[in-house]
Amino acid sequence: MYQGKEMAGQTQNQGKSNERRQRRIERRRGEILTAAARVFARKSYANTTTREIADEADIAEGTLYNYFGGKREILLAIADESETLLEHVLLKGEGLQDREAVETLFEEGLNIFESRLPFIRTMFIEAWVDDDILRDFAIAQLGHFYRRLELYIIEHIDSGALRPVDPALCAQLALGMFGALVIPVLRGVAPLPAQDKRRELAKAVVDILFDGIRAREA
Amino acid sequence: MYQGKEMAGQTQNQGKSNERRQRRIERRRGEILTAAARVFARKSYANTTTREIADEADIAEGTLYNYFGGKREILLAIADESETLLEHVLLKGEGLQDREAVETLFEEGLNIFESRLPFIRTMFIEAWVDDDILRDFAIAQLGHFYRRLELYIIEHIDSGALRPVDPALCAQLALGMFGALVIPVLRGVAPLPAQDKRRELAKAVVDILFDGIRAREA
Amino acid sequence: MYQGKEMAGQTQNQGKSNERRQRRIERRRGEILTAAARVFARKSYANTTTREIADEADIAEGTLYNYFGGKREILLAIADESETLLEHVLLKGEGLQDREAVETLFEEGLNIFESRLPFIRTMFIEAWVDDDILRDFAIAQLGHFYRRLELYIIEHIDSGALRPVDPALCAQLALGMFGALVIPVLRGVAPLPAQDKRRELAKAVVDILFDGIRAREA
Amino acid sequence: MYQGKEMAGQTQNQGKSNERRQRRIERRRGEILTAAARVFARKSYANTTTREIADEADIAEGTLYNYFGGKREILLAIADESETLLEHVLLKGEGLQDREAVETLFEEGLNIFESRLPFIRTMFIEAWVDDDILRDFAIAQLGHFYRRLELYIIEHIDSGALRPVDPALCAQLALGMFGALVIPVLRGVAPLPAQDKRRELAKAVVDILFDGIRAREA
DNA sequence: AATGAATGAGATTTCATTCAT
DNA sequence: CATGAATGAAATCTCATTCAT
Repeated sequence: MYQGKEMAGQTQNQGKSNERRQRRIERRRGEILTAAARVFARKSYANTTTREIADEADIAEGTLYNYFGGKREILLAIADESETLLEHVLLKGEGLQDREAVETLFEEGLNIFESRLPFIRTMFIEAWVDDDILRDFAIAQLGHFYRRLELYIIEHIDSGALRPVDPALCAQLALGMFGALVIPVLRGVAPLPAQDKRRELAKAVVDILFDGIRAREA
Repeated sequence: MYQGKEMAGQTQNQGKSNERRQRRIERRRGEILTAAARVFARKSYANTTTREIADEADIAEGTLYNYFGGKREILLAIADESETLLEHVLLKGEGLQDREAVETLFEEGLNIFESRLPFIRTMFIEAWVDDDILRDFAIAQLGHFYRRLELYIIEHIDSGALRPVDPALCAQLALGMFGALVIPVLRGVAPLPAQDKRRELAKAVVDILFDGIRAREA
Repeated sequence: MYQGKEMAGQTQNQGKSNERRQRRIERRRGEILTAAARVFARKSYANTTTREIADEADIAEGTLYNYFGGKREILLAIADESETLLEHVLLKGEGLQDREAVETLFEEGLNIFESRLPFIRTMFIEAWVDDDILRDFAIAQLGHFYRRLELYIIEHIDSGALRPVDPALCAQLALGMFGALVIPVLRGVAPLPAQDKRRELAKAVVDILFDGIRAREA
Repeated sequence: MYQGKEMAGQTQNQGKSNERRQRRIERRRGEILTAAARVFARKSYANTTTREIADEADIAEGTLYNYFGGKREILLAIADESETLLEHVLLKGEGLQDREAVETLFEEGLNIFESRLPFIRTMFIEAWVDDDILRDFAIAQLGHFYRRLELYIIEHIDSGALRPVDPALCAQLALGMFGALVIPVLRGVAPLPAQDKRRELAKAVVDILFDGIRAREA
């Protein structure tokens, strides 16, 4: 990651102001990243000019280069930022003991998704084209999530709560179900379900995932 | 759509050679589109130069403009080409009478997907960024498919074969399941299941969709 | 001037058919020049494509190159064509004996101008930019005319019919008067005076030229 | 018209430096326009490349686009520049009371013409081909001049100083006389009369205009 | 640090000319 | 000869990056 030009010819005797300086730099970097993610989300990385990023961040174009090595590095920094994205989700569903935990996972997934929509949209679009982003975002994030799901399934098959389905396939399909909900939102062709409808939606999804759609004989 | 060079001021006495000319033009247009789709699939529309398209099609850059009005028109022509894409799938599953038909649908979906991978990948990537492509491809193609699924579900709920789930949600989730299988392939991070494994895979997916993953009490 | 590819490997024993061939070639050259002059007049040489010339002449682009060495040569050929343009005018006013002859000159100038408007417009536009055209057209044509006018003035000053004005200046001004009438027409911002108004107009102009605009004391 | 980079998000506390910046931008725009007019005057708009303009202005090609939206906009800006061209001439002849005023008009016309030759030549050439330029330049400028002349003639016919000639025709012819003097200069085939010969020339022209060329009986 | 004008490499597009049919 | 598809040089324009202020 680009470190700015810090420490260039500075005596180290000013810890205080130096800290403040560091904070200011970090703050500014964050502002730029947020601005960039907004623009990238609207127009995609390739269709965004550094000019537009600078305008959105309300700074001069040249200033970008004091904080980042170039346009691409801004993108990569965004990818880094989102690295801890799903930690929250996983924490909320910690334990994943039962059906309710899976519902919570879905619901929290929607919540976190909403709060970071521009970031996620940017990553999602670029991951199709950019191998670094694919690695940093899709594999790191989704892969983590996927492995957790798989683990959960294996455990509950062992415990007899779930049928002996293929855990890998099953985790993949469950992710696909979540994707079916959020991809239209990412693309802007569907609104995110309202906050108070999310639990209900999560229940309906988990219901289908757990019990299937076939009618049972009485 | 670009119509090629219009046939202005032609005596009509050469139907034959004129036909042949038309065929030659169509063939060449097709070659360019195939080449372009390959490159777009690799690098996305925005990251592809007309130079690269021309190289891939093994023609001079200028020649592109004898067949298409510009780079964007090539993209739109690809979108048009893929318009009848899913017709085949739907035909194969015609009737969709029972569980087996849904398996066939999944399987055929994978087959058609394989045969048109560069086209589909191109469309999929661009639909994120380009509203025309979104309309022409995603909504036209997936929407069609989606409505068919929904209809099928409604019918079978009525007939008592399926539980009274929300048909719209259910169709969406089923699409998501299919997406979970093909999206990694589209992105190139997973291989397409071998031809002779596809039926098996389709069965497993449909099994989960129909019967869920929960273990039943004896 | 470009001579085509004639006489290439031909025995000379077919005078007849050879003559016919020559006539056909000349005819076709003329058609192309007329067509080209029309397009040049509309869009100027630089803004006209060989495609447009070919379309206007209703032949293929490549065919142009059987008759002319290139685009520029077509322009030069047009310039040549118009070489004999003003001969007619001068003949009509032959002698230029008196005031009436000058009127005839003006009137005939308008007539010839009308009949060759695309040629003249083309030449006029290009002469501003192209030194060859300037030489072939403006200097050859206008210069000729100018010298005749000057000669006439000198003669009539000698004979006492005209005041002892500067003949060169006077010829130049008379040309300017004619220009004032036709330049707006050339540019398409004024219509050419109707045929039956031209004599009248010529009289009015010559009246001012000869008698000035100052009122005379009684 | 292109406004340069808009001043977005600027704290207003730097009126000074902002003004200086504005002036620098204006100066640079002017330099580019002058350079462009020189090249256009030599080669015409259509035959001039942005490369040549940049070279003449001694800047990089890309820099042009920091000041103008494109090549055409440079042309239009030149047209705007020359908008107030003839105001000066008209002011000098203000009143136009008598024959001497008309001489002044001619003389001043030559002076202003000399000082803005590249601009005028550019406009004159393009007006033949470009309707916007025709409107902005020829009609706005010459039209203005023409109407003033006409008015003058009408007034003096009323006052009895001039014969009852057709004022419109007469104004047109007078313009043509001026054109006869300057068009060869515009084209570069004749030098502009030396400063100290201009009054004399103007007198000679006005003499012919007012008194005609016919000898009077004693 | 912040600025934003300057840069130039590279992208898209046009079009006169060639040449195989 | 006629054709018109192919060509590629050259034109216009964009934009990430640099650097003097």
